Amino acid sequence: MKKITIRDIAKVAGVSVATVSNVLNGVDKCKVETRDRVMKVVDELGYRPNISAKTLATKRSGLIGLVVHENDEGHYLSHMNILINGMNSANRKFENYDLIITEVFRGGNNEFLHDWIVKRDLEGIIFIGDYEENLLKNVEKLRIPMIMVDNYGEEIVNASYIHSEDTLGSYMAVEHLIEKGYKNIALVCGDLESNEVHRRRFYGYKAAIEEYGLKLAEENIFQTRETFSGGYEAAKKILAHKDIDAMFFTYSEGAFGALKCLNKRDKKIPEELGIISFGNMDAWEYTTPSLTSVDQQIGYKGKLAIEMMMDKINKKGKYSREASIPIKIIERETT
Amino acid sequence: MKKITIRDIAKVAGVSVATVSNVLNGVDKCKVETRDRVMKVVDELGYRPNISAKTLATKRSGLIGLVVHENDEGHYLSHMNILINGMNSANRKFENYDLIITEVFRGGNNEFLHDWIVKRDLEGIIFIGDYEENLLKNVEKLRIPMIMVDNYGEEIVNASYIHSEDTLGSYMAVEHLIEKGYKNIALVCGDLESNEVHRRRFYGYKAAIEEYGLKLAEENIFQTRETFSGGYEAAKKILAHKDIDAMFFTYSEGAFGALKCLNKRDKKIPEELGIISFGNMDAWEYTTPSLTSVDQQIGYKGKLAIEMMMDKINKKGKYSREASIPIKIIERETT
DNA sequence: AAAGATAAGTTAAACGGTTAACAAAACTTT
DNA sequence: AAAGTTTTGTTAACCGTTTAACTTATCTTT
Repeated sequence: MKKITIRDIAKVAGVSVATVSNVLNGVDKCKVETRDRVMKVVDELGYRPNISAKTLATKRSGLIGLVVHENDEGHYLSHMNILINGMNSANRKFENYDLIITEVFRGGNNEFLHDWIVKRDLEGIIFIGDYEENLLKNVEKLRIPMIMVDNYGEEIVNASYIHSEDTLGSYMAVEHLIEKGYKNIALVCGDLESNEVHRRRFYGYKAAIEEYGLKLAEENIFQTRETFSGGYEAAKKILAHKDIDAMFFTYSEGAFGALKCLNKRDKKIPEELGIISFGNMDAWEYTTPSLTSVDQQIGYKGKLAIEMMMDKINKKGKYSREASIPIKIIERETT
Repeated sequence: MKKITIRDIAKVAGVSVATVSNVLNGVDKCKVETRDRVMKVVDELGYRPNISAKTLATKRSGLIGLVVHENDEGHYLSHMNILINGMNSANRKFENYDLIITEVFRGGNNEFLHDWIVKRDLEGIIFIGDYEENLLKNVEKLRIPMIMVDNYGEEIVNASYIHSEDTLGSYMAVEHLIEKGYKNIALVCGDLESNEVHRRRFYGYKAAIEEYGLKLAEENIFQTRETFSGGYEAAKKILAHKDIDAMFFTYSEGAFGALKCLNKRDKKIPEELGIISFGNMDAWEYTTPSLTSVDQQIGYKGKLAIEMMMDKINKKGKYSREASIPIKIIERETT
């Protein structure tokens, strides 16, 4: 079962390898007649081009790198998955490209990423989340298209940025709670120091609270790990604040965890306590009670990332450097 | 910023490219002195080998293919993710390998998979779930290591198989319900016709029911789509059967959906109805009430898949053709 | 000290494509 | 009909590595 190469095709079709290559790549340099003859042989012999050889000759690997954080405790998993799913679905249009994933450890060695890109000749790279500055700078040197998803900070590195309308989304979420009549709204969020996404969601919260003349209190803000248990623990603390009547979670796993805590203590939702979370998922339709949330169209985000990448790789310049994905409120039973 | 090649190293170190190659690959054919000199130059110039060239010369791409089903409606997503996560974590040990994923459409064209493997020179391929026979046969022709995860059917194709102890796990799940005093247990499962995994789980259910002298009734078996709503709808039907007092789900999304239905109707769980599901997840700790389930160690399954693959690629023969991953019951509030 | 064996390299052809530079044939133009 | 263009190819070098076959130097053995 020897492999069919371009040379075999050339021989059988009675042309040079250059001509076969041209035909295969749609370079219009021969008559239809010759082209058809070559294509016929290609079909008959079942020729499949070898990507390594192609990559070696052209530096185009047909590979796009996807960088994600090492997954700590399963958090973020489903979000990521949908994102990747969206990418895959967009990617189907670009038949010759494949996605290849690597994980980066917070605070770990960041040299390997640079090497990975070089050794695999990656044509572009997509980062999900936030990464250390020198890691990004290191990658930037390679001058391949970079796309940052769920990340801000265009000053640092020359890349395209995709994110949700985080500030507006949060504003709307809190506004939604206010419209429902809640007066004293807690914020449960990830680490504000290190994470711009959560910070923006905090800004949205703050803006709405102030705009509607409610009380913005330090003790109403709960920074937690972004896990189910983070939300659970936050809810426990919040129940101690007798005057809080609603919670806004900047990450939806937290809301899920909190629900458990509140159900356990037989709190009436949404009567005694309202809940809304940033980040919608199919599953939130089936919680008890079902969870009102801010839908950020994750799948679309993934699709867009791939489309922007292809745009950059093919130097079309159709997309701008930044995209904010609009959000919408999905009202369910918790408000 | 020209790329450093093996020739640059050779020139600077004053040896032939063959020697550089030998040193780099640990082929012991020169004295330590020369080796050290070469390695020093490698370090100084920051040489990184080019994988395409290597692959072209050796046919070893350092790429392992992962085949998953096109994701219908988000089902199975988190499961898959954990699996892949397990693979990645195992993969870290094998620094030079990368995972590359493709999706297959049920009933779609299956030629592309064969072509994909050929064009990328994949060294091995892992399938998750069940696939059409001729698709597998088509891949088998390529004579690369194949590993099937969550799949039975060793007659069809020469591969290694990894799965949970599906029959035993189901038996134990139902036994658990029986021990808790439930007498009339419904089975909610995926399509039994097409899916051996669900069939085995059915066998386990059947065996336990018969062994304990309970009633095995056609009308207690509900075949559904494997989605949240599949479970929700099944629960609705089950509530119509006044005499059913427990449900065993062969897929855990269903149990989650069912929970919603039961909570809505204010059924007392576990008093009026017991629930157990095959497939444990972190999230099931936080449902209301929390979900008793059969843990199948998905992450470990993924790790094992990679380890078996490496074993096959390196022809060590350390693993046998089949592995059953033991399960255990995680008892929570629904029973 | 000669012959044989081993160690330490080198040479050059492969792997399977792409592409710049060149050439011949077939048209246009004047 | 000669000169210039365009069309339709071909030749051969190159991409960066591996590796079989060969060579030369060094070490053993007798």
